[in-house]
Amino acid sequence: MSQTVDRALSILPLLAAGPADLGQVADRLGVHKSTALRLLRTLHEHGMVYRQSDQRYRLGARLIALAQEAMENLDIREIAHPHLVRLNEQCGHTVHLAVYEEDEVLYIDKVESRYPVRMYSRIGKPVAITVAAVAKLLLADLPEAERRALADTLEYPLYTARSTPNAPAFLKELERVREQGWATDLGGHEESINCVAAPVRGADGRVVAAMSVSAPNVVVTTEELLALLPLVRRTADAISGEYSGRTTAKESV
Amino acid sequence: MSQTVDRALSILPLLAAGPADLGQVADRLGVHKSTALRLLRTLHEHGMVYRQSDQRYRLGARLIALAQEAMENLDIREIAHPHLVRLNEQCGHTVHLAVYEEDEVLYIDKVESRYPVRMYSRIGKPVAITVAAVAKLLLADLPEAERRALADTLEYPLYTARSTPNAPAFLKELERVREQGWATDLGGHEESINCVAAPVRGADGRVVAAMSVSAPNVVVTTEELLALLPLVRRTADAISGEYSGRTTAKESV
DNA sequence: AATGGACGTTGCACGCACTGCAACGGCCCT
DNA sequence: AGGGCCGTTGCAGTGCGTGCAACGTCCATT
Repeated sequence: MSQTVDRALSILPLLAAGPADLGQVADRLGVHKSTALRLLRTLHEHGMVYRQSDQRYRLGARLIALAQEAMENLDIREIAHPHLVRLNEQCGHTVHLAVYEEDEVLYIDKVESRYPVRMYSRIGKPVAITVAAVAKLLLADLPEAERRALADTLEYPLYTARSTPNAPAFLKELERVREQGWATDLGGHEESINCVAAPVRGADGRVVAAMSVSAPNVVVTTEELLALLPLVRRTADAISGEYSGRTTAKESV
Repeated sequence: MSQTVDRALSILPLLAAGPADLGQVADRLGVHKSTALRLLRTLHEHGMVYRQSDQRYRLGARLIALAQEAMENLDIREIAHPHLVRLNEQCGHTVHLAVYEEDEVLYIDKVESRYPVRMYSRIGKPVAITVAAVAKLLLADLPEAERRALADTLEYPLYTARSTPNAPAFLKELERVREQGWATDLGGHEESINCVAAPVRGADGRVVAAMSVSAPNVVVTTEELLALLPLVRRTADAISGEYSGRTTAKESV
């Protein structure tokens, strides 16, 4: 809508890939160098980009700090965190919390496994939306039209032989997840990693977040992991209750 | 420099404090509602802000993802991480890595303590610049003029009785840190928490990052923590060597 | 030492894109 | 049914962003 702002913001993902100099930025934006310079200067004043010693630009500290603040202000995160920790203490595995936002699902909290073998993930990272158990729960709750539209725009990378292959299979899986109220990812992202997940619901019943327990199958078998499902669901329900104001932290202990 | 972009970027810290509706944003910016709307729309298109169900705006997922990517691309972080992990394995305490950027010092990596008692900190969070051991190291290396100018602009909150009280005391402390080549924070931020820190230097000898070990004094005494100093310095030197290309990862093991 | 090229920076005139205004429409509350 | 609040849209004026060209600096080349 606003050309200037649009151009300025387009610089950010461009720099996220790695540092770039003025000429490169101008070229990629398709504008004159002087224009790019002014945009970069404005971004710089706000700390969004940083000019390193070789004069090239990269993303700045304020951006990181802002993202930090944004995450801390997600109240669902604050409420859920102690529950995630407790679940981790009970089962020992990696626990994730994720939300859906504008065609993406991203992790907003994580408690690391107590076992030496850990899975790679990072808070803020968009998840593999077509296979992750938490993604299935979040997408399954979208209005049908939106769900179908989204499924069509997605790509379906075959991380493993068990990855969701295409849109119809995905929609079918979402339907199943929607009915049973929980989801799994059995080696769909990484061959050796299994997850079980349950939804966190707001006062109106809509799914506002999803949490999962993940473990490599060298540590626990699929059956053992599935046996944790009741515990995972109880935890998710406890978070739901607290989030929607039905219960307090003390009650749900 | 660019009015439009300047206004748009000013919206972000405003939303970081918490969700706001169109009218609030327009007021805070001092512009007409329609102007604010267009700026917000542009930010929205880029995923920088998100419109929640009550129509209020808050910071968006792309911002978090960008910050994420920015951090992963900091090469110092990548190089240092295994060293931080190893140091944590050796001493068991919380290990931090921090960099200086534009009047701020922020944590860019962290390995959690193995002890149950942990300190509160978070990657991406700006540190208490006037008391943190890592901040002292990073600021002590600035050119004198810049250092003095910065010291004057800072505020000196008295977190505890041992916090740095004012600019002269801070500059004196920085001078000391600069000469001895390491730094401490003994209860200056939180009464019960002590830290020792050492600098990571680039090929030209300038300090590019700083790392610290933190522990509550209920776990280890100040003396015991200070006894870790040689280990911390060795680790920092190993990172320096690898970062400046003098050694490789294998050599420094 | 001189020359050329690449890159960042600046001042300026043009004209487009951003701005503020006013009017509309939906929603909630009285 | 009416009034107030808030988000949204179309429009006209002009402030502001744009591209151009020229300059300065640094580095590599001869």
